[in-house]
Amino acid sequence: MITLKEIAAEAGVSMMTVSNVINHNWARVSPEKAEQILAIIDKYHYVPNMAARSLSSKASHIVAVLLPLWYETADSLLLDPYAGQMVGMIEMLLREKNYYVMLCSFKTVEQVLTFQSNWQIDGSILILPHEDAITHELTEKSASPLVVIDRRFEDLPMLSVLVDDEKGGYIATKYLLERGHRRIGFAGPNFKDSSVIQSRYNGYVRALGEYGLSPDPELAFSGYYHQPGGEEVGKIIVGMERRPSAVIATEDSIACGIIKMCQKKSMRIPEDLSVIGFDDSLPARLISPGLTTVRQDIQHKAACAVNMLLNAISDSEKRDDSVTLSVEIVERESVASWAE
Amino acid sequence: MITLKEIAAEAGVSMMTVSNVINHNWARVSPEKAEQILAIIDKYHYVPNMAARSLSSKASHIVAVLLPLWYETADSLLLDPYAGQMVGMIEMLLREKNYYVMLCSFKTVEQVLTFQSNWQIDGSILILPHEDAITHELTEKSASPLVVIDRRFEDLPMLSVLVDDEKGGYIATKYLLERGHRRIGFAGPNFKDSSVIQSRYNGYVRALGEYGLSPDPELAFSGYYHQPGGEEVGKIIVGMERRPSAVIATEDSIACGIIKMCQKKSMRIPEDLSVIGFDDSLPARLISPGLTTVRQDIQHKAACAVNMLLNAISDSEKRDDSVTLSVEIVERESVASWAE
DNA sequence: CTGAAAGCGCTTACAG
DNA sequence: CTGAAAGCGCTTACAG
Repeated sequence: MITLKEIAAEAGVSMMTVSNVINHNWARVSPEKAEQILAIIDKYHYVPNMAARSLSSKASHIVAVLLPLWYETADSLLLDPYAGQMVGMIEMLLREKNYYVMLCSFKTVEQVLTFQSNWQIDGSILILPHEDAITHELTEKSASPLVVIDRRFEDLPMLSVLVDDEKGGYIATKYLLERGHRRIGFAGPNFKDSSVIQSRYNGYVRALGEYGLSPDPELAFSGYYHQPGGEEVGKIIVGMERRPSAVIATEDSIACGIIKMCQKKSMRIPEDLSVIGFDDSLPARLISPGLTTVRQDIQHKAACAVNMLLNAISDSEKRDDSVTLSVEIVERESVASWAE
Repeated sequence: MITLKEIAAEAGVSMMTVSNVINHNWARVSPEKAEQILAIIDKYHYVPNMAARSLSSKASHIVAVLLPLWYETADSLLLDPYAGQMVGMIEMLLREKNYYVMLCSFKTVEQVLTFQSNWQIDGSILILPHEDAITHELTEKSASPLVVIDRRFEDLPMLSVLVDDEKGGYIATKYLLERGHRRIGFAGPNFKDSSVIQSRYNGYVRALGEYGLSPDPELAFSGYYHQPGGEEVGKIIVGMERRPSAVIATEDSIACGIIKMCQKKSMRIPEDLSVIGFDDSLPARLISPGLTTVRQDIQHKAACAVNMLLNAISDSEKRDDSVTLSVEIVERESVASWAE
């Protein structure tokens, strides 16, 4: 482990000069010395000590990826493939910019703040924010810039990257309407709990409205989670007198549950029931028929979050910004045309 | 940001005494002073600066999770849900032990070594090692302890956590044999490329042997990857004169591809073809019929890796150790009994 | 049990 | 363009 000091000694210059070379302050070093010092650095494979740099400068070059623990199970949310993808992309993008990423799973705001000051974190990205109260408090108290994914509060300045959920609900519904469907179900977690779900539902209502339809309460399946929830919805649909000809599920796993249960009860997908999901997760292409679903561009999302954070780190003016990304339909085989 | 020095001043003691309190060296502090100092720490919400600690002690308390980038795409391997789960579990376990985790995706050994010395990493865990040459070089050159998951070389000391793949292949095959199957296919990536696949195949051969059967080359589908590969295998099976009555796939996604294609070609699963996968990944339960598969306990695996690493960090004697975890069959609906 | 000194490896701020 | 000084916030090693 050779140090900057030793390099300075070997080159016969001051530590400052070596430091300037390492930090590419070429204006402060003569080309000859720079070259000579570079050679020595190369020769000994010198690698700067980030802890020392962090201590003396005020920048740690560490970004925290904040991972709320799941309520009940306290499992890591990296169990969710979406989160894994986001973290993976974020790490790669940050690495290109010479930032390092630390993971920080947490239950309380306190834990995050402690973590942040432990390492003098330069900035944080919060993924899959679950509880609004915590997210709110975090954006208020975070010492360094914080980018929140998928959540925004209008009552305080914050950095956020959003997805156009209303549009997602709208285009999914429109897609079905254009194919002749008129009785369209909408299944998801409790609408009131989540603004994401609420927005998607609003898009659904808007599309129906354009066709002179109003939402049928019987077709709003609220309060169903993941695959088991989807299976329950499937059971209900199978048992209905006037079945919907199509359902939109706010999650691929819910859609998968619906499909699985309906197939079990001998309904044909998509002939008897068309299904659209959300997210284009891995299972969407693995099940048969392949699931038609509303996709968000996760890579783009990660890039936006990283850019926004980096801007905020270098320019403290930028503490209130928001980007909303679009969504698109991925067509596979789970939707058929419907002629009443 | 209050510092240790300021706390010492306020308490009227030396920095050393405060340091001893913070580090729980109770033997070196009188109870009264300790209590008083604790109160001050609490009052100001003092949080130690890890960079400073890392610099002066030799321990950074940082563990690196090493993520090889995928060959072709250079995508983050966190796209793989398995990797996400591992990383999530590792982070939680390490956090309990007061370690911090940094992510480090890489293509070259050089990148990892630089990263390690940048932060004076205490130890590393390598997930999903792809290229043997890189893994080998890494275990040789890593400055601090390195735990390798799913790989072991007999020619050098190393820390590794393995899964009993031979047993996995064996029990899957046995499971089918016991249900009357005699023509059993085996589908996976190129057997020669990966010792994991080779071991599973060996288990398959051993189980067949116990029933007086020898492997039929026509039923060894080697060189197929992920879902598209599975679909190809499905196509082949559908077109065969003497179809197998069951197939074992070395990955759930391959199994899903086989099922999807066979269903498309009007074969019934499991009546016409039984399928067993490996991994018990999310899709296994989302498809219909639910996929019977060989599961490894990822939580346990992560815990073993973390324990092994922590032991090696605190005791430099422990630089050669290996644990092999067992596997089990998760029964769902993709296997039927077979009567020739 | 307690403390004064020195140092970890770097950068900032200031002089020249 | 170059450098000497001071300091970032902690711990180690040594004395008492």
